[in-house]
Amino acid sequence: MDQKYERIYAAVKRIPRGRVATYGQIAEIAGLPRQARMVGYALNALPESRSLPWHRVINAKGEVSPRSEPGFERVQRALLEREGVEFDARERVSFARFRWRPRLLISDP
DNA sequence: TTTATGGCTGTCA
DNA sequence: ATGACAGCCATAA
Repeated sequence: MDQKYERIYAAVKRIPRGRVATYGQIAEIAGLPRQARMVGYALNALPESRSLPWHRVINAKGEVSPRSEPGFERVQRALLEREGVEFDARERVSFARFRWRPRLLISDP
């Protein structure tokens, strides 16, 4: 299972600056289709020392997912805006412009 | 062991 | 557009 987390982290690490990906997308790239939730757990359990671009992962609606920690949504948004990702009036990111589209999908062990 | 709960998603009303 | 529901599955209780 550390194996799974590693795959997820690896996938997240591939997201380019100024781009975003959805949980489902990351799950798929990590070779874990339909396990979007796992991505959430993996990121949640992520130690800060790993410094991954976790903020580039958002939900399918294009908004930053609300966490248990209040106000965190704001922080994540700030991090993205700092990279040039724009939010509309409804706190949503335009996938048409900022969604990451990887060429190759899964790299298998 | 069984239940409940999550930084979710796709489908259908 | 919004809301309910069923899958997915690691953790916590």
